Amino acid sequence: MGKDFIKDLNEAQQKAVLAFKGPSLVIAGAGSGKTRVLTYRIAYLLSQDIPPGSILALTFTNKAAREMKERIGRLVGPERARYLWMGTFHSVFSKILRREGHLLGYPSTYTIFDTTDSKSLVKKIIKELDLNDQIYKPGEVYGRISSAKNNLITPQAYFSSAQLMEMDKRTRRPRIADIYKLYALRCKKSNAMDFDDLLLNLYILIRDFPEVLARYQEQFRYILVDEYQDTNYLQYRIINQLSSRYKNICVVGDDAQSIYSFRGARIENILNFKHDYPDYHLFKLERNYRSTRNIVGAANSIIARNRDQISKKIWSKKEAGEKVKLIRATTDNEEGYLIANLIQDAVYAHQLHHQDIAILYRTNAQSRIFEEALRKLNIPYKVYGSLSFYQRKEIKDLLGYFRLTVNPYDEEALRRIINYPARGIGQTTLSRLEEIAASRDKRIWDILLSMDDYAGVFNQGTIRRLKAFAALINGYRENLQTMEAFDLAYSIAESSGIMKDLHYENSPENLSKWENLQEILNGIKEFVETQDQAEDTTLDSFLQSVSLLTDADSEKEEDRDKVTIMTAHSAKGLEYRFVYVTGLEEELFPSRMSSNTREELEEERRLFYVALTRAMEQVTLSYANTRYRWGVPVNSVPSRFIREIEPEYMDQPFEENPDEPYRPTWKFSQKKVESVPVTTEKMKRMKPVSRTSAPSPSGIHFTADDPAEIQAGMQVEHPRFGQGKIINLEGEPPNRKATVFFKEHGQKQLLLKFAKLKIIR
DNA sequence: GACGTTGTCCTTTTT
DNA sequence: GGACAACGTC
Ligand SMILES: Nc1ncnc2c1ncn2[C@@H]1O[C@H](COP(=O)(O)OP(=O)(O)OP(=O)(O)O)[C@@H](O)[C@H]1O
Repeated sequence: MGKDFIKDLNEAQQKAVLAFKGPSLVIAGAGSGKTRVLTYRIAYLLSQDIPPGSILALTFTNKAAREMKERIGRLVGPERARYLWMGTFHSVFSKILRREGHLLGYPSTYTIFDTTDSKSLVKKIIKELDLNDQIYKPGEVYGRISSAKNNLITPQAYFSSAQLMEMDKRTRRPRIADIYKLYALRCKKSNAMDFDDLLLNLYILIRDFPEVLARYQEQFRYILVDEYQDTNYLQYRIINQLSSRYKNICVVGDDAQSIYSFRGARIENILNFKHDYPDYHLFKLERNYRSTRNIVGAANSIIARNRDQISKKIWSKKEAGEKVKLIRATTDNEEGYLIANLIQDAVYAHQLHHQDIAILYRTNAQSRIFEEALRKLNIPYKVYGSLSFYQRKEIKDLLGYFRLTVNPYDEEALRRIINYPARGIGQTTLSRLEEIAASRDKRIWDILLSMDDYAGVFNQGTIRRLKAFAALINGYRENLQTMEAFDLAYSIAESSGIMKDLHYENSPENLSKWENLQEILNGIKEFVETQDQAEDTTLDSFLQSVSLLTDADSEKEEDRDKVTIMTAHSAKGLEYRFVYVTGLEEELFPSRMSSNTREELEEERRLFYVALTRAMEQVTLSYANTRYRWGVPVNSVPSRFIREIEPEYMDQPFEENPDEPYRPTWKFSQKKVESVPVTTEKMKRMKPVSRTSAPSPSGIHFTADDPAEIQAGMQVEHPRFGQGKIINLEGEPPNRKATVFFKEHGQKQLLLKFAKLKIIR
């Protein structure tokens, strides 16, 4: 088989690809082609006739896995790429647990609890234990449980860890261990695993069943891990076990991009590699292929300030390019407005597609401002948010029915839908059901199946309603074996009353919800069609894979060419021609929560480094002097990170106290203060601080398009009226007349030969 | 038990 | 400014 593709790589990269036997560590800075090495290494393995099924490749996101697979498919043919074991730790392990989970007492149809399910269960347990949820905050308790799991601490181990128990005592939460134990028990009773269980259970599986371990060691003779700096202890142990027989393991990473310590990621995993595999090969890549020299220089100057790091050279042969720009805004809203305008201008000036642009920030709450600003200018965008499409209420409701059908012991799903749509089963009934189940060591579903035994406990009507509900779910269950996943899902959506509930009131919100449900159904169809194994085309398999998807993973075709708005964390591994890093203020980026120790601050700095190095051609930084926090304006100070960039890479020197058109000096009272209204006109007059090569605002260098090209439906721009849409055209040239609807100025009739219209799309 | 209104807390970051 | 729990009324 041809392996000419190797010449797509530089010499250092080639070496890392060709050394495919034995342990390899690739450690290199941003944009140096680590992911590319991993991709080509897999392609090379395939070209050496290594069966795809014996290669396990773990990536950080499902999207990265999909793209890598596609790339490999182009290099060595899609047929071979298809059967690779490739995906995130969670998704690959969830598939293994489908097959092997029975050894640990889980059915293959187990439910995956998402964070919301987990927190809601924790909260419930806290209530049941009669603990104060002010002290035992569900989110925090769940965090403790999660980090325990990721450090391989089971409930028993938690109880016997003097250190943990001591710490909980000191924080006046001595009963976290009890909550943890109950939580684990209840998940198990619900036939459910949370995200961390997917890792923990896989570990337990290979620890307690040596024959299973041996089988997977035999199968996965080649193991590759991307973004290794962000693996946690549990992941490390699993990889270590799986690779211990053949030791054909290749990990790639960059300690300077480790940004997930909050979920247990350990840079030490990279450092330990040489101890675990003393005969390892080390590969360093130094040439950055992504960014211009100024961007690489700026990023290097930032990361050099960290004490904890493996020193690395990184250089670019690309042109020097533009320097880093800085935008100062008076308010957060203005920040949104200015960035949106810059984007609009940059698209024209630099021939950008919208997909070449990303806006990054530290917290998800910042997205709203940019969404509004972009929407106003009609710039298409997509948000990679923390709550994905599958977390929306109407979606979770429908999925709740699917979940209950597949696994009726899933109590989170049951609680969610037993009374949606309303069927007269309220809180009182539900509590009683839970009580009965708990007192008899049974599960709610067991009680529902034997309602006749509880004639004395519930009244007639309630019994009838509960029986009807159980019969409904049982009816669906009977079809599990016989019906196709899509048909079953469709019939559930129709007959459960969910669709009807949305049709009942014809509001726009309901219409959009209805469309979302349709999308889920289509999603099932597509899922079934794209599975490689017949055993994976079931509804339970769909549910499992869907709970591990993020927004970025499940992008639709029509969303491709849009500006991406997301956190710096989500941007890891991605690249864009133009990048806007926003909200660079003290207490925000770096976050207030992580400004206490040097270690925390260094991680924030790494995050900033990640953000900068996503850019290929241009970086723009921004901050606002005033930002609304919980509806209250708060003054803010520019981030230290701006100052930390070597001035030679900055467009203009950063002035600590520049002249500002507006700077509130008064103290904010508790009462909500009216924000100073900044009118559109006012904002238009304000110039961004960054001036070099900043494209002129539309209207000054306005060039009209040929009127003959204008057609109905087009988006156009008028020098005075702004953006609008062509509603209608009438008459013959040269007296052709257009009806245009302008967003700001309403409907106008214009003669094309006079109106200077620019076609936007 | 359903539904609407008020009040509280919230913001790191994600599989 | 928004999500969600708690409260009150029908
Ligand atoms: N030898 C090469 N020739 C041309 N382009 C290359 C080469 N190596 C890498 N690139 C390009 O450089 C960019 C960065 O590569 P890649 O994403 O693999 O780097 P990385 O080290 O994984 O980056 P990061 O750690 O920042 O995510 C990509 O656009 C890639 O196509």
